[in-house]
Amino acid sequence: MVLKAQELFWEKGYNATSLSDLSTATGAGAGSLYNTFKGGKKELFKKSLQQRKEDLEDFKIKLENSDTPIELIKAFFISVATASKKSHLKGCIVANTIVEMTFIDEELENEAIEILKETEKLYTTAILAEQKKGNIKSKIPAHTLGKHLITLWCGINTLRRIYPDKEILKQQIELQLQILK
Amino acid sequence: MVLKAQELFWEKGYNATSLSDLSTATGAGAGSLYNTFKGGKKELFKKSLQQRKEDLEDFKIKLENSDTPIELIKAFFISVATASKKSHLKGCIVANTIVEMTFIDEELENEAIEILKETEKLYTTAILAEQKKGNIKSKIPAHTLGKHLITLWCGINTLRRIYPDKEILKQQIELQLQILK
DNA sequence: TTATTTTTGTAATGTTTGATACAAAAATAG
DNA sequence: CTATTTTTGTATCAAACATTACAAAAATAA
Repeated sequence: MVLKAQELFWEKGYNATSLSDLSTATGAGAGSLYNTFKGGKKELFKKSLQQRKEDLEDFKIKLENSDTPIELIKAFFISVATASKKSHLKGCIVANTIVEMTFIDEELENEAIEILKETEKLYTTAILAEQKKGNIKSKIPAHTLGKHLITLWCGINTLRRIYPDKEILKQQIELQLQILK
Repeated sequence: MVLKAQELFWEKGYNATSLSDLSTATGAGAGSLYNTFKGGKKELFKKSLQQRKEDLEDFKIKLENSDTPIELIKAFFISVATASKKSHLKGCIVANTIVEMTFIDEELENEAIEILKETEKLYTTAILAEQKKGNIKSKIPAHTLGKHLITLWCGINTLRRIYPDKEILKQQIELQLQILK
């Protein structure tokens, strides 16, 4: 149920997704939706965001068990480029939420910001470790490089909609990943 | 009137800005708003976007009359970092619109995309000229560097909300502008 | 089985939405 | 100054909105 809702929220954002949209998409009536998610629409959206948090946890474990975490991160970014056109247009639900919810709903905005900050921490930790091992020669502080990846992520999130094109996106991503060496 | 409306749209986006919000902000009653802007709320939003187009035209002229256009572009990006906190949270109305309007209103989305593509063209033209003059040594194609600046712009647009902090933003922007040399 | 609780779908809640109708007022024209 | 047009604000519209009330149905417990 959350999954179907997430898909809709992801596409259309919070405000433009109506409860009847959600009802149609999930197949559940309004009554069920409100019985299952006590907080209504907002709670359902939170759950949709939360799920991204779980994906992040998975990625964290993969990173920690990898001998080449930087390659993992790079591969992840490049995999974005080769996604479907619809994926490009949907972008990242977390980044989208930050843009939509500023001045609208502080709680949802902060929820989304927190997820990207956790992602940044993941990147920074991995980069710092690889710098110490000498696998990354760059003297740029790990926290700056971590933020750079977040900036790239957010930038690509919008660029994907302007140019939902594998080649263009791949080119831009690779250009910006060169700094990680 | 458009200016006050633009300010609201810029902050809250299209969907979250109601007509009564606009009426209050502009001081004009609903009747006046609909008499002045035949297309209603959507037309008013278009006018708000259009104004960014005019700013772009101004910047184009400045670029064409400058001996150091690249410095102008760099200064523009860095000036973003030192803006007010509210400016950071508002971000760029054009980039915001692209994120909000995908799957919602194709016309408004395309209007916004077109503006960023024109901006890109401006950058690319300036970069190409400076490459020919030898002022930029990089062999990376001008159109790739132009898109890189758009990616940076969109990335910073979201990063500003996560970190509305001059130092952090300046650091990120300068890091990414290094490629223009 | 029967009794009790939980879940479901429908209908209705009151509110807010974008948009209009229209008369008063202001501006313009003659 | 009068006649005509344009602009304004108010009151109102139907539609859409998020939410809830509630009875039927399903699931669970005894």
